[in-house]
Amino acid sequence: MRSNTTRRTQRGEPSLSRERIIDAAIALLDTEGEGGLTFRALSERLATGAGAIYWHVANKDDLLNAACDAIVTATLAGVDADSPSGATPQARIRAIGLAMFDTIDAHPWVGAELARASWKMPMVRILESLGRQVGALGVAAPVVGVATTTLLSYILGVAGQNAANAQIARAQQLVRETFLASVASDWAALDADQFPFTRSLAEHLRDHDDRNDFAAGIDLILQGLR
Amino acid sequence: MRSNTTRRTQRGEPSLSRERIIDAAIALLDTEGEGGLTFRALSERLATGAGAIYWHVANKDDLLNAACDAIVTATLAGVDADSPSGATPQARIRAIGLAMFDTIDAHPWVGAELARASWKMPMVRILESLGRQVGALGVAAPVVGVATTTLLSYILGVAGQNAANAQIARAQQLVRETFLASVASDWAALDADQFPFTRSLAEHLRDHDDRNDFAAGIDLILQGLR
DNA sequence: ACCTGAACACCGTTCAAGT
DNA sequence: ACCTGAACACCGTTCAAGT
Repeated sequence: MRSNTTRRTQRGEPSLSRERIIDAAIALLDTEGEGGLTFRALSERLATGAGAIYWHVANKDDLLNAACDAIVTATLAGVDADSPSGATPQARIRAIGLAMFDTIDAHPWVGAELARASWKMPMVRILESLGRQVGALGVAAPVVGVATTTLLSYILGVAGQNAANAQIARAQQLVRETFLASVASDWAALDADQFPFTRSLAEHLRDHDDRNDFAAGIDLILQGLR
Repeated sequence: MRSNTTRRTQRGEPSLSRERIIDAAIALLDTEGEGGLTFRALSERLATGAGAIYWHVANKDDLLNAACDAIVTATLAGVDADSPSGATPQARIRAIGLAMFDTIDAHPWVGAELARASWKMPMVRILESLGRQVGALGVAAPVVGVATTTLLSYILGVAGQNAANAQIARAQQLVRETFLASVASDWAALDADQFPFTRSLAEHLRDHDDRNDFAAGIDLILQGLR
């Protein structure tokens, strides 16, 4: 790592920088999936040596975290920009959740990274955005914390699952629909005595809408606040 | 992999078997953490060659999944055994959640694996247990599915976070309390204009009880069903 | 200050060869 | 049928040496 004053060869092409590395990492993760991010692949893409990257980035964790944070920051900024100024806190919370859902749909590795990340930056941003809106809900003060962390954990749980599903679908070269169909048939084949509930869910799995279900979960949690 | 008819050298010590491998894997994961499970470490512990393991286990994913499933199965069996027969569905749901919480506290790698696993066996067991109780709640049929998956996602979200925290604490050789204190001071140092909510949470972080907060989240979701 | 690239210490997985 | 262990194709990370 180094100080933040990036220098460039004067008038030349931008030299290697933390930002360029993060951008390249994001491109790699988006096109190749979680397994595609490698210091070797990255250094090839950046036309540099593998070790050079370590001047700008502490290690792979740092890089993954920074890439994740760049995406999350952009997502949350988009929510603020898109929300009508008269929107209720409920509507804003829903919007934050759905924006994260869509982001993880577009970048599954973000979901995996968030699920694995602890209370560091990208997650703190989501916590802060949610917390403010929950605070504006007008519920009793001690409830605000619980409600916010519950929403956050729920979002992270869905994020992790969607990331895992996308990973499997990629490995098997399946589109989402085919993947869901295969899960549904696995579930339908379960023992009828041991897994009656799961079997009953299997029927609804094929034609369900993840995004709607996700939103319904948020609404359910918000409902509990009244 | 091989058929299920495990043979042993007659009257001799039990030879290598899927079960012995899984037990050794669990022991390794518990003592060394997520990074401790290696085919080399495993084969040393089992006094065999690295390749021998592949006769009983498809690959590392399969092994991790099986280890996770063994723990989850035992946990859920314990819940059933411990629940008084007159317990309400709410109490049972709470008990399932708390049992999972305690299990992940004892075996953080289970949390990580669940967060990363898709709709395969260990998760299906949890889904089934929850779904039955939610069904017994007497809510409208279409709500049962949403409520169950919401509870499941919430539990998985918390599981992933706790696993991540445990991982970091292990890497830094910190006990949980010291770790929480360091997060709290990180949060307190955040920009006051940008992160007012997170800063306000920091104060409560030191003396809060994860397990209680977790249970409060479950109650909140259940509350939404009325 | 920043970059190079070989080297180190690992991985998971395979497979010819044994019994 | 089951096990051995060397070999393969990777990893992340370090570091002397360059500019």
